[in-house]
Amino acid sequence: MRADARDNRARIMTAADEVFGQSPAASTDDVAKLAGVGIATVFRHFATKTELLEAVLTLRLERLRDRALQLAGSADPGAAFYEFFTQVVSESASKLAIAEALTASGVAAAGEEARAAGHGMREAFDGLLTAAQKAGAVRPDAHFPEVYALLIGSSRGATAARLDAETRDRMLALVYDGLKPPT
Amino acid sequence: MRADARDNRARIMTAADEVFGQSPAASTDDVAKLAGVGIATVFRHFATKTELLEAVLTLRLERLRDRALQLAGSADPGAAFYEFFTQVVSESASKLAIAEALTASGVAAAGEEARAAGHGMREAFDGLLTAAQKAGAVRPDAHFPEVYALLIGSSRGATAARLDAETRDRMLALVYDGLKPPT
Amino acid sequence: MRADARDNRARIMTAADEVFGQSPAASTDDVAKLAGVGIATVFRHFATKTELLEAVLTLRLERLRDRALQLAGSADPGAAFYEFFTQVVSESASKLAIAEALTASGVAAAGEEARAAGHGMREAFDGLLTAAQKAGAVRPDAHFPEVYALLIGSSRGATAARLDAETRDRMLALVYDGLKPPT
Amino acid sequence: MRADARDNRARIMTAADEVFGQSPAASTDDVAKLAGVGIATVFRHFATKTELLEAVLTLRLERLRDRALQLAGSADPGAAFYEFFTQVVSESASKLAIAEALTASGVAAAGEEARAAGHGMREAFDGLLTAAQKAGAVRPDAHFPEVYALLIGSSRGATAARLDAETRDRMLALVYDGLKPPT
DNA sequence: TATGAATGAGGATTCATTCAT
DNA sequence: TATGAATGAATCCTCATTCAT
Repeated sequence: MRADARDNRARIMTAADEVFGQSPAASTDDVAKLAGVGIATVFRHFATKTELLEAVLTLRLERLRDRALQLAGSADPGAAFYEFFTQVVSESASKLAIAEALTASGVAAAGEEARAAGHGMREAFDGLLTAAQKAGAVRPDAHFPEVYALLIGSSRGATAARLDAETRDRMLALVYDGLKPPT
Repeated sequence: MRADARDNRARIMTAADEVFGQSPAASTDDVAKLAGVGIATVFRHFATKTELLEAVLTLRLERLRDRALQLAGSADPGAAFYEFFTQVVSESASKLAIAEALTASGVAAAGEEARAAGHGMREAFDGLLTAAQKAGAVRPDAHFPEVYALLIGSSRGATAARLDAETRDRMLALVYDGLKPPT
Repeated sequence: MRADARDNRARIMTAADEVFGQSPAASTDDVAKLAGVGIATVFRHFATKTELLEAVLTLRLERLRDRALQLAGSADPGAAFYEFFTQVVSESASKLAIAEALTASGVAAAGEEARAAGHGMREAFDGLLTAAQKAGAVRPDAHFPEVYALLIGSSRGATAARLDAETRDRMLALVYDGLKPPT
Repeated sequence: MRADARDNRARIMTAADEVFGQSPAASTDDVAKLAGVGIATVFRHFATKTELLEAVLTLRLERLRDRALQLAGSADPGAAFYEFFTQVVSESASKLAIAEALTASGVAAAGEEARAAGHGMREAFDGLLTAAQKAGAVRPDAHFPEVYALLIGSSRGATAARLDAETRDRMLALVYDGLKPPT
């Protein structure tokens, strides 16, 4: 029974990620249908729709944090930083959810868990940033808040404007030029 | 009655700008209440909610275009470009509506009028960009699409993250560093 | 001024006849538009929508009465009776309003005027019937109520079923066969 | 819950039959109230108001067809035909819905199911007619379309004029005289 | 425990009718 | 007087959430 329940919970979260990622106004019923469970099952696992949304958000943020932590072990901190930045923005362009996750991560709202996940993700990104600065790949006078704002902005911009890959890359080239240390 | 009606229409649009600017999911009734009119009056002026949203959007875009055109006459094209960019981002931070307007302006959706207004606004911004490039204030190899994407991204980022003024300015400083011609 | 008002009143009634004849659920505004007047003008002439509907109904009934009275002077009472019957049914097939008018004419509802008009119309039809019976063209044991019911039924049936002309005529042939005196 | 749901569905249809039978313009809420369920329950069972109306219509038509089929087995085809005709008209006089069902059965509109039900009902009635003609109880030169038109008309007439039983019967006597074979 | 059913509050939209010019 | 604007009540329909099986 435990196994079944855990399975269902996972299926629901996957479905929610998919559904809300495409249209944030989707109904809980859509999630249930995609997950192949009854709607009551969704509400058994997540007491309110908000709770479900937060769970999805938390998952997203944890994945981003994990990726950042992975890259933190890289031999080339500069490359690691820019690769993470690029990956996040690229995926956001097709996955609305990521851009929204980034946004929510810093905002007061969100439940306890999501806030913690956001904190963890930002810390991991901060780690990438600091290492890149130490390695001379990012200007040392850039502070975390504005760099994180730039990450959010680039993601949201790419998402909102449905940029094609080329334009997105050229936009990022401009951003990176602003981030690199002056010669 | 013409006068009254025009008055009401203006009041409704102001209210809609305010209401939808804060929460795009707001109800038409909220708009009516803030405007101090009955809900049917809103629907008399705007046949559907979509039409109302488009009208607000159009107004926003036209205002931005006008500001861009004003600045286009400036003696210092570089200053004009950056001032416009800064103003847009600054206002977006407090007015969700502007960021969304910018987004929609480039997206296929939106009605005829809104699309036209978006086109006009982008053209005016393109004018500022070209002039600034000619004046040597913006690197010549930056094309309009990515610069516009940067404008949208910065706006959305500032809005979404609810940046304080200082952080926002530092973020813009990074962006502008990326835009300036290499020495 | 009187002339203008009378003119408007006539235009409104014509429009209402047309509009409600095609779709009884039509709005007062549709009537105003077709009449080429403002909606307030409609309500100045007819205090409520019901009043307007009754006026249209009354007009219809008066016209039918007039036609019956005209035919009453005919040299061949049998032909007169059947011609009237046929005309009413034929027109009903294309003018929903006539069938409804006939219905309402016998029903308790309707205002004073409409009731009076209905009474007048039924009397005129009764006159045609009696004369036709005296002339031996309609069986003498048929009383007015059932014959009138047959008129209403034929009209409504033709209207409701959107009968083509041929079927309608064959249906009427059956009805007339039932009405004719047994040989 | 299946049992409960089926129960509710039945209650809703009964209520709808009653409510719409008395006033086709009634609101869905009226149906819900009479059925003793919330309005959302009505919409759970019937996605749109139109669907509900069609379901009621279909039920009516199926009942009429069943009655016709029952009578088709009768030993006296003539009596069967006239009994069916009389029953339909009699009930229509008090149940608006039946007359409307008959009407709609032949009209292009209506959904798939209702159309099928209408077809079945007309076929069953056609069977009664043919048998009665073979038995010499109905004139052989009367075709189905006009006889069906007569059925509709008689029903609608009886309904619309709210005929008392006696007048209705005398009206039917006239109709039947037209239908009987000439001696 | 999982399910599908039930529910009421809320949202967009229409319409008869009343006001202000 | 004729007009177009304003209005709130009513209507259809959706959705998050709760119940009963």
